[in-house]
Amino acid sequence: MGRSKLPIKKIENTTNRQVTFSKRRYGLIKKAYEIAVLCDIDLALIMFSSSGRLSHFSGRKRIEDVIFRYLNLSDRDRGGTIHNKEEIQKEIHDLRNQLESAEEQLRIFEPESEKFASMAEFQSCEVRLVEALRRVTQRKSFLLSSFGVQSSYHDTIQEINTVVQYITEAQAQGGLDSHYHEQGNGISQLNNINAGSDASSVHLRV
Amino acid sequence: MGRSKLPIKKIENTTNRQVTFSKRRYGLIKKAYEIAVLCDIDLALIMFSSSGRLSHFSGRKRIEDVIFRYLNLSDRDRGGTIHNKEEIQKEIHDLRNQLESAEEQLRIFEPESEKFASMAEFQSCEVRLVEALRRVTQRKSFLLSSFGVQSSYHDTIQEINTVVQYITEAQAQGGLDSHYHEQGNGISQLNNINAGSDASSVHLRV
DNA sequence: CACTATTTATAAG
DNA sequence: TGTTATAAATAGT
Repeated sequence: MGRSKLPIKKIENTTNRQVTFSKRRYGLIKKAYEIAVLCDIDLALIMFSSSGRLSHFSGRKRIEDVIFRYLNLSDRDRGGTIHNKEEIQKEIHDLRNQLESAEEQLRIFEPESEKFASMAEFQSCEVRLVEALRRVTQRKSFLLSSFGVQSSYHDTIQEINTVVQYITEAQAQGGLDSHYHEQGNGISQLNNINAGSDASSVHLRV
Repeated sequence: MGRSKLPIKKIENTTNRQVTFSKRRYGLIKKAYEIAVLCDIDLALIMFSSSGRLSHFSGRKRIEDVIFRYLNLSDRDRGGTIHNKEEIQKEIHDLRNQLESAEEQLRIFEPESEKFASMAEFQSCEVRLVEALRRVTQRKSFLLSSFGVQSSYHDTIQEINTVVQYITEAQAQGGLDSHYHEQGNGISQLNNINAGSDASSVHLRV
C-alpha cells in the first residue's frame, strides 16, 4: 500500500523505520481489535520494539488470561497445591471459564426471553425445554414400570406432543417474521438459527 | 474493505463468522510478520477462537520468549491491576461459589435423572421445566399479540396444565415410595424435598 | 501530523 | 475454495 511497494525487509533508516512502526502498529492493533469483536476471538498481541518499548493489546479478556491459556496447553500437568502467582492466576482463569460455560448453558433454560429477537429463538428454547421434560418424564416412567406400576407415560408424552404441536403451529401462523423485520432491529439474521431442528423433529415416539 | 462496510460487532451467523475469521486471521498474521521484519520488532500474537482453537504467530524469537519477557515486567510496567494475595484468594473463593451455584441451577434443567432417588425429585424437576416452558411461551404469546397476531397461548397453557395434571396424578398413584424404601437406598430423607411446592401450586392461570 | 496515489485487504457472491 | 468490486491501509510527500 502506499505510493510504492515496500520490500519486506528491515528498514535501515531509523527515522523511516520508526514512522512505519508507528503507522503499522496502529493498523495492526486496529485489525486485532476488529477480528476479536467480529469473530468473538480471545487474543493477545505483544510487541517489543528494538529499543525495548512495549506495545500490547488484548480483547475482552485480560492479556494474562490469554497468555496463561496458551502456556497451559503445553504443560498442563503441574497440578497440586497452588503456591505461586502463576498457579493462582491459572486457577482464576479456569474458574472464570467454567463459570462462563455454566452460565451459558443456563441461559438455554432460563433465557432472558425479553431479549429474544426472533420467533426462531422462542421456538428453539421451547423445543429444548420440552426435550428436557421428555427426558425426565421418560426416565420416571421407566422406573415406575420397573416396579410394576402402570404409568401414565404414554398419555403424558401424548400431551407433551400436543404442546409441541401448538408451539409449532404458533410459529407457522401468519408472517410474524415480516412484522419483526419492519422493526428493523436485525432480526432477519436470526431467523434461521434453527433451520434443520424444527420442533416436529423432536416429536416424541409414543 | 470489501463489497460493503461491515459494522464492527460480533457476526452472528456462524458460517460468515468463520469465513471472516479465516480471512482476517491470514491478514492479521501477514501484517504481524511484516511489521516484525520491517521494524525489527519482537512480537507474539495468540488467538483463541470461541471453539477453543489456537492460532499464534511470533517473529524471530520464540513466542514463549516474548511472553516471558512480558510477564517478567512488573505489573506497573504493564499497566495492569495489582492484586495482593488476599484479593486473589477472595476472587477464587467467590468464583468457586458462583460456579457451584450455577451448576446447581443447571442440574435443575439437565438433571442426572438416573441418580434421582425419589419420585419427589422427578416431580420437582418436571414442575420446574414446565414452569420455564410456561414463562417462555407466555412471553412469546405476549409479543405475538403485541403485533396483533392471535396466538394459541391459552390453548398451549391449557395443554401444559394437562401435562402437569398427569405428572401430579402419576405421583399420587399407588405406594411408589414404599417400593423405593424397600431398596434401602436412602430415599426416605428425600421424599419431602418439595413439601409445600406441590405441582398444583404452580398450576397456570389461563 | 495531513494528504493522496497506490497497494492491499476483504465482503459478498 | 477462487473471484471481484469496494473499502481500508499506508509509503512517500
